[in-house]
Amino acid sequence: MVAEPGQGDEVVTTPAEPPAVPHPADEPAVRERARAIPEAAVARLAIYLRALTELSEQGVGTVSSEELSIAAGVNSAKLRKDLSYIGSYGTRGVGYDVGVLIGQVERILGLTRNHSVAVVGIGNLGHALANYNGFPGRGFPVTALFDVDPDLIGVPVGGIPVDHIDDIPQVVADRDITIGVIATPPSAAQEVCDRLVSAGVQCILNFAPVVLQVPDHVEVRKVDLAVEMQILSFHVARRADEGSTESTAAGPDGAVNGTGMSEVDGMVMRP
Amino acid sequence: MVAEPGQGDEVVTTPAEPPAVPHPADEPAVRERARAIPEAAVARLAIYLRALTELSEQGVGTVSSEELSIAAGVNSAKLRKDLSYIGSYGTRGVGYDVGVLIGQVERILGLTRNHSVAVVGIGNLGHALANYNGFPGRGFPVTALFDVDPDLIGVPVGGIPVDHIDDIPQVVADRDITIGVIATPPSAAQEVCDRLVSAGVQCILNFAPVVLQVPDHVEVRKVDLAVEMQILSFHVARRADEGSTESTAAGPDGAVNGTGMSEVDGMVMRP
DNA sequence: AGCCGCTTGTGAACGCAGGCACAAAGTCGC
DNA sequence: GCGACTTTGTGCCTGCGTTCACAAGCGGCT
Repeated sequence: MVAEPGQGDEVVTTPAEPPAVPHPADEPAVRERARAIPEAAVARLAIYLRALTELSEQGVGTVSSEELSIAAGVNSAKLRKDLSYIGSYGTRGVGYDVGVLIGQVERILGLTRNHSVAVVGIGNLGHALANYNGFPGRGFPVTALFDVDPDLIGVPVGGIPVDHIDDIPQVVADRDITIGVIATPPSAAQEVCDRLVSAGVQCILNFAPVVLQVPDHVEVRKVDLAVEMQILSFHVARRADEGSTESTAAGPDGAVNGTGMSEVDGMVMRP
Repeated sequence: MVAEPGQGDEVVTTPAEPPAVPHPADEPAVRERARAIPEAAVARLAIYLRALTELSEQGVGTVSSEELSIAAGVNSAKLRKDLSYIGSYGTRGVGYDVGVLIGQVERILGLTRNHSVAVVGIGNLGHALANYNGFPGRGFPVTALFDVDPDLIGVPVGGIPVDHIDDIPQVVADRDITIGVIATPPSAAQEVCDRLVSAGVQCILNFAPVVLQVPDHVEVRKVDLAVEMQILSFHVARRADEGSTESTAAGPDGAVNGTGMSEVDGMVMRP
């Protein structure tokens, strides 16, 4: 994260990071607690949640930090620390109750309510996104699609009719859209972004390879395939340089690679 | 960075398992320089490259760190430091020559050669990816598609015929695939990953929401739409808490028990 | 030529995140 | 009921990445 970064943020989030209050206002639990969760930890909480859901479906009722950390591919100490950010829901000597933990993580991640999603730009990607009717992890129903192409307007994609981007303000308000996904060509991205923001959308997932300019109160996350590919390319090149010592010996060592290496902008990577 | 007096290869402090390089290797400045580039900086280099390319197309010949940093949405000091990792190609008092810098960044990112890409899983996302014939930023031609569905085998998508995943070893070797993209349902991801790795692919871009287990020499980057959405959701929730103290309280729509884990997530750009 | 202003490159401080190790806290067995 | 064992929660240290601030270097102007 995208890593990140993740990270690094990410590589991308809001440019200006409000450095929070120098003096912790006493202990207003609710707000401070939520604010205190590091971005990287939030990303991992989502991973834990997936692992927990899987365990739950398998009928597992209790899980230790060690087990869960393996499933999530992280260090167990890190996992415990991450969980401690949201409270103390474990039982020493036993572990965590899967059901309880799922509930708490969902609460923190704001998954107790649905977040309607609008996808702008119904090209290849937009099409693919619209067809994820279930959308990953449920709780994020796509309820609106936008484009500028007259041929697309009115045509339903994945069961949802495409509206013209001029209708963004009204549709966003009507359907209570909280998340906007930009899947347009780069040239249109900023324009679309501005329209979404004007319509009241405060969270944007941007697939276009542009750095969006947004007000401070808007949260942007960026997914950039070109960057991902180039990072991989970098590692290929780096590897090629190392050709001298210890060549391609390394057989399929399926063993546990205990190295918890790098991590970027929210996107985990395992060398 | 480390002005190591003696080449102390020995473990210095913690007796645990140092994730350091197994073999001390030498310290050839040239190679070490590449290795010394922080992961986060690599991600940004890709962003800079895009901004530089844009400038170049506009006929701009020289750019200052200040200008470029604005275009890339980062701090100018950070940009200069990032660029310093790859060498000193700027001219004090003037700035950077756009053409030269593009060349150097491309060199570091290994973009002087083409990287053939294979996409596994021709569902919604795989389809979208395959149709990016140009693929983002070019230099990453998709030359192979794989799936298990007999109805898809042989059918060309985006000009490339789909092969059965049993053919991975041969096709990967024949077409010199260096990057594998996993766009399968989560249940198949690890299996596909193993096959790619066995076939010699060392870089994988994973769109499936699973933590892949791979040998140390394989580089994996993960793009997880569900995680991205949940992070955004978190920020919505945090924001809501800041205004009014609203506790859990079920949302308006109870949303029937969602379907089980949905599919993969997808993403790209330039639809 | 010499000065001046601009921009790079980087040393150093700072802050945050990661990992270790241990005390606290609970369970299980006897 | 008590001790031994298990596992959580966290203080502390370490290392990385970001930011600041400034000296060094280069071009242009006089």
